[in-house]
Amino acid sequence: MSQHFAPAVADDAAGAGAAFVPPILASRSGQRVFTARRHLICLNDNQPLFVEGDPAHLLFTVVSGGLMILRQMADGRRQIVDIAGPGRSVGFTAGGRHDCAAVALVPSEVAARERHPGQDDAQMLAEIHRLRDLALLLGRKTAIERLATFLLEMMGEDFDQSQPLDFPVWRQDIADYLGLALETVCRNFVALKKRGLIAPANRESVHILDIDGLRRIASGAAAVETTCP
Amino acid sequence: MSQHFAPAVADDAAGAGAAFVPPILASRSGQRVFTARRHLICLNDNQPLFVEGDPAHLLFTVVSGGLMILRQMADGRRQIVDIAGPGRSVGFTAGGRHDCAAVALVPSEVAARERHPGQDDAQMLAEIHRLRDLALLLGRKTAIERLATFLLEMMGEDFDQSQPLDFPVWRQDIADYLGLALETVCRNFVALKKRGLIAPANRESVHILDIDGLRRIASGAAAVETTCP
DNA sequence: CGCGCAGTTGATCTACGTCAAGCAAAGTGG
DNA sequence: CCACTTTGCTTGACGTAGATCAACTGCGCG
Repeated sequence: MSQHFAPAVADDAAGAGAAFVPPILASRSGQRVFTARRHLICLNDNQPLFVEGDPAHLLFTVVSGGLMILRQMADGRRQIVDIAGPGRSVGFTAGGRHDCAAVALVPSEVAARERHPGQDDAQMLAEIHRLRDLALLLGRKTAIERLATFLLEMMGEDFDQSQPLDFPVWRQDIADYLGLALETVCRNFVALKKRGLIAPANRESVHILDIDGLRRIASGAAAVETTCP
Repeated sequence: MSQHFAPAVADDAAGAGAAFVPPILASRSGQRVFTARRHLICLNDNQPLFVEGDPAHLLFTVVSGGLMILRQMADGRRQIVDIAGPGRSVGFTAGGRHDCAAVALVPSEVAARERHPGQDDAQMLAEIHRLRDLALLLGRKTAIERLATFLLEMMGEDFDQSQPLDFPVWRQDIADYLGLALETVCRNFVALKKRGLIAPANRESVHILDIDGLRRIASGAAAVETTCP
């Protein structure tokens, strides 16, 4: 599944229409949630869809844009546990309350719907699979292996190598996803460039030069030799 | 949910009964799977129930003992993604094949059953919740916070503080669960003892002296002051 | 008894975090 | 249109939590 984070084309007329705001969202103070038509929610950059502790009645499917699902500690340490592009459902949680927050990375549209037992097995199993991958990454991979894994994940299955890969994620968010410091992410972007695996493009995108090389690093097959002085 | 890892009481008569061996298990070469009655599987210490890549048709519920679910890299780095005691179901996987191995920590009994869509929602959601907790632990917690979290997890909800907590997990397995080196686990057991939170008992058990203290450390609320010289 | 295995302890190393400048692009406003 | 700030990114210097390597200690067991 390819991730496609193109910002939602803002439909001016839609924002002014009769707004349907699910109770869960209306209840969150200090937030304006713009809804287009029934059950379609538009989120701004950095706007939360729900936060930890919110009552959880609905599931949400990303229509355009992208969300991050994140867990936080009292002292502010953050771990992003998922980055969801179009087609992905978010909002799975045990018990009646969310154990994570969901925040839009870019202006995004999500569709709300009811949960129906048995209907979302495949999505939940995929989520379990991703989280196990993440656990292996966070527990046992080196910084450069984590970054290579991240890039491959953002590419998805069907990726056209001839065009740049862009991801709607700032350095700090990449760091919080990979369990690293922001500066470590930077340095390892540079390391991948120096090894000729990627080339810089814009701020939020890179050219992928050697997918198999990235795969070798991500899997730990490529031993990382220290640079000679 | 309390974790209860008492070894299965070996029922000699049962082992000799007509064995039902699910195809998935019978197909695994070099392993003897002892089955008592229909669908009940007895595993020895360290014996795999399934390994990564096995076709996945069934779900398993732990009846007694305990299993670890683990993911491995080509070079041998291991990450345990779950430790399942009695009552827990294991075997959830996307696609037709297991993405993890399941190995008995102690002599264990598991019950095999078919998957029925919609029936296991609660278990899957609980699994997602646990994996998110694990991601936060692996990505952002210090060694001593990880160990405190682990001990609290092994206690479960209803734990009798007056009796020792025992867990069927060797130091190396704790290390592979917490994303640490074996020696680091040792040193932090000592650190918790020195701070008076736990007291040594047998090899595989400790007395819990201060649950709230452990909780404070696990949540990151207790700043870990460096020991003065 | 002596072997082997799990755990502990100590000494040292290193990958990554932290702190602190710089830098470039994108506003902002006079 | 050009100073001036803001914001995210990069780079460098340095510190440290935890990994690694290496003894050593019990303890069970043939």
